[in-house]
Amino acid sequence: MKLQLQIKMNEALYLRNPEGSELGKNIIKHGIQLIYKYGFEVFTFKKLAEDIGTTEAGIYRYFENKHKFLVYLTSWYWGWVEYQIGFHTNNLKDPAVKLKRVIKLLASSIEDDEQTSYVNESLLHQIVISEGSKAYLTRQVNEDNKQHFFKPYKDLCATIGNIILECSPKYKYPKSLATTIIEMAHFQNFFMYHLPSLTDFGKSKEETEVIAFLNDLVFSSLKKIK
Amino acid sequence: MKLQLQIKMNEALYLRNPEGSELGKNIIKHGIQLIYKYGFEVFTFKKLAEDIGTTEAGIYRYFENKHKFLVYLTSWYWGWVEYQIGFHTNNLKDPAVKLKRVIKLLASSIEDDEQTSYVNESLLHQIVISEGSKAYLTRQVNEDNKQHFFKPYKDLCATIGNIILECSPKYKYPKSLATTIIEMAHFQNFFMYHLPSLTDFGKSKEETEVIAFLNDLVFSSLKKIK
DNA sequence: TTTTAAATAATAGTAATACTATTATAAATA
DNA sequence: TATTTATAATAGTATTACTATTATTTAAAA
Repeated sequence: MKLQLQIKMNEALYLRNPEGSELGKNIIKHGIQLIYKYGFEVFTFKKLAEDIGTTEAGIYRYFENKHKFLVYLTSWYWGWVEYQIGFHTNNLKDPAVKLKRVIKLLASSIEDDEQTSYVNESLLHQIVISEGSKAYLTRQVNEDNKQHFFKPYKDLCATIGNIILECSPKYKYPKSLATTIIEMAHFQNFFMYHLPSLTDFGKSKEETEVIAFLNDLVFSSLKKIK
Repeated sequence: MKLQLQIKMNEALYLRNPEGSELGKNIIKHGIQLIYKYGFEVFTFKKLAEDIGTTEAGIYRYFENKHKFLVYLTSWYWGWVEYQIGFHTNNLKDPAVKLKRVIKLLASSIEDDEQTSYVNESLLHQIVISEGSKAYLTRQVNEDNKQHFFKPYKDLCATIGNIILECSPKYKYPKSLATTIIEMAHFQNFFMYHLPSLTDFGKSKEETEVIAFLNDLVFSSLKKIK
């Protein structure tokens, strides 16, 4: 029997828990596939309904709108990343080694995780790179934030910030450096593939180079005050 | 008589040059105001037409669609920033002083520039912070890029990358560090105001702190190999 | 000057999107 | 068995993002 990994989700993100029914799981599974295929702007609940073989109203029973669906997916992703970080840094003593591990996890593409049957993490990772910031770059950020929609992202930022402080207790910008790592792991990847002249890895297109850049950036800041 | 500053724009971004008529200038002026007011998603050409006192088709004679209008505005902004950087670093010899000046320019809010009558740079700066990345985080990036829509952003990145190399000729990631500065100057500002716990400046909300963080980040990377 | 053509503007449409409201059907409980 | 309750399907609507057609003005040619 397989172990099922469950990410705890904010209930205000959905009308009906998609993890509680076959249709719900299909919405997530095919939703990820279609956003990956079309991009978030061109993706619609109608296309999703047709893809699954249900009606538009069927989707609306689970998610109030497209935006909340995106926030749901990105939240799930950040929760999953947090879990991965916990798992992969569990036995590590040296905080610098831990931090390097975190950077690698954030900047590497991902194999589909068998523990989560209806979520393709590999596609979701790509979606978060291209669409993730659209979850908060909206006019409703403040209201969404009041409902704690961005808690998983904040938790991750806090976790990474704490590892940074373990490395250099006197460093003054742990949280800002954490968001810099998170966002740049994704942006440099996006630029590398789509606007290569904005990076120094346009030729090789190697994730390892993004990782090297981030390591250099982060440990230059931390080493001098260690 | 006033000097008029003109930013050279990619002609593929518009159907008819908006700088060449009163209606065109009004589209830019009121477009900036309305995107600032509503956010890009809620902003429509119909609202813009009503605001100006023309018809929807009137706008479509100038811009093919909303997306190209956003790309136009962000291009204009990056061109203007490039001009500002040239202007403010003109007489500076020391590249480190130059780079500090650039960081300050990117991370500071802006006063409206009198040289450009129909563009409110202060509002446009806020728009680029919240909406700027939506110009390239789309499914059409590759085609848009082929038409050189992102040249002003790339030019700016190259300019900053060169200043970085002046500081430290052996630094390996000048372009990636440049995009990190540009993006983080904006993201840290957005987070500071909307998701403050993602930064270390949530309490004070001081732009000077963002600047200090970026200076620390950049010069830590550069100093050690100077 | 008159005619003609080219450019510009206004009007009226349309397909698609993002929903909502209503009605129908099935399952669970009294 | 009757009756809530939950779920699903159908049909609708306002708005969006455009396009096509017609009208008007301006400019150039005859």
